[in-house]
Amino acid sequence: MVEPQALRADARRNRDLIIAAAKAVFAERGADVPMEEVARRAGVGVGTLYRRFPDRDALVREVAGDSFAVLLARAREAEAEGGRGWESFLGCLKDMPELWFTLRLTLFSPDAWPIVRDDASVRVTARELRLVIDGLVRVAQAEGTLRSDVGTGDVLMLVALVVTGMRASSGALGAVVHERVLALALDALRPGSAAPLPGRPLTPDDLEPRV
Amino acid sequence: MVEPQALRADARRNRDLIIAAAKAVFAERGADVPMEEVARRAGVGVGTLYRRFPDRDALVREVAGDSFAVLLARAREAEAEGGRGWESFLGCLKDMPELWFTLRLTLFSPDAWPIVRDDASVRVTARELRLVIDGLVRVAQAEGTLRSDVGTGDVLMLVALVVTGMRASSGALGAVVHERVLALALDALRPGSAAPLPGRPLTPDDLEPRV
DNA sequence: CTTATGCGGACGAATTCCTTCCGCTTGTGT
DNA sequence: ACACAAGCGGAAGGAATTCGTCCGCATAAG
Repeated sequence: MVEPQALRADARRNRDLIIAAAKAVFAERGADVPMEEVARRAGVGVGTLYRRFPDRDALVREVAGDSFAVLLARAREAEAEGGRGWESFLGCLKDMPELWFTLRLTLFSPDAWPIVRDDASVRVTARELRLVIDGLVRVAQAEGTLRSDVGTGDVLMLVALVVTGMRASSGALGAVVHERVLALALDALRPGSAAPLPGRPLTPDDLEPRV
Repeated sequence: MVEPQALRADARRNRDLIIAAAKAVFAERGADVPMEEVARRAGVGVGTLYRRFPDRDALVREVAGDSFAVLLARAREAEAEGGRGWESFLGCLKDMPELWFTLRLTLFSPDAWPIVRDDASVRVTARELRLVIDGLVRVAQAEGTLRSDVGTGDVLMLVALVVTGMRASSGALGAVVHERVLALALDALRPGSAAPLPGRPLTPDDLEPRV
């Protein structure tokens, strides 16, 4: 648990640059982009990248851990806000799409998931995140903001699909499309459904499988 | 325009097998899967594949053309059904996910689109398809089945995102998730929105860009 | 000023994928 | 049945990518 601050100042800075760059580039092009691409985006050489992270897997784990942690922090903020917390949580999605992109990689990408799965600390954070979001969903349902025939899994899946699918359409009107379609999807979560949904409400654990 | 039926019977059969296999495998793993994978799925050798399609681009074009044509036929059926045509069109989506997967490749995949784009006949079919769907949307809106503040582009984008994003989560409960989330998304298209959507309704052409 | 830590990017190895080629098989017409 | 053309499979050459290391130079720290 010792935090080896033995890192020189510039080394520390570069490390952060690399993680930020990796987040962005993983989001845009998938977790299998060449390491050199990550390095270029971070403005460092490949050597620097490999000295800090032994191999690609280490980098992926680090990025995933960081992303989950940020999301968890956001979710806790929303939780603390009480009643309208759920909507404020959803609202912030617009501000950090790259986080969802990253999540997509770890949730939907067949090659990235096994890597992340083996990291105990990430697994703990992810579980914690699910719990908090689950709480937000229940509160929102209790106050009538969210339709009651859906589970947290349904909500997560719908939002994740919409937000993460946007990756490709980042053209000029990409932002507009993003906003509109997300707004549409969230509209689907209002109470007062016309027809009953098939099947049973999905739990957050339903989303994990990916064995 | 001559249809060279000079193909021997088994050759013809193999050609169809290849296209079907390509559809499936492109859908699952993207348009850049190794040609050998396509061949294996079709139960033929690589040589056979290359004799029928000079290179990958030719295969992609053929698959895209075929898929668009099938979709267009379905849309026209729905159109002919009159009033409830829109819903019957949406209903059939569940039955042919691979078509949407393929569409995803040609609509959202940066590498496949330029290839398809250069094929005049595909372009014509795609445009025709957009027109027919646009008509279905307007009819549905006129009869009050579909909220009136969305454009065809919005509808297509939402549905495409949800359906195509499902690719990864094809686990045991994949089908259930698919059904529920799609049902949710379609619910968002009911009339009677709570809050107005941001921006302007998207036209079908808004989706094409991808310059 | 000294030194250890960090940096960049060229490079050899390994992997993946494309495409061709050729000997064998199988439809097809007589 | 027969002969021939058309088709088939898959091994293999070759090109392109990407990995991860290594070493001479730079620079933060004291």
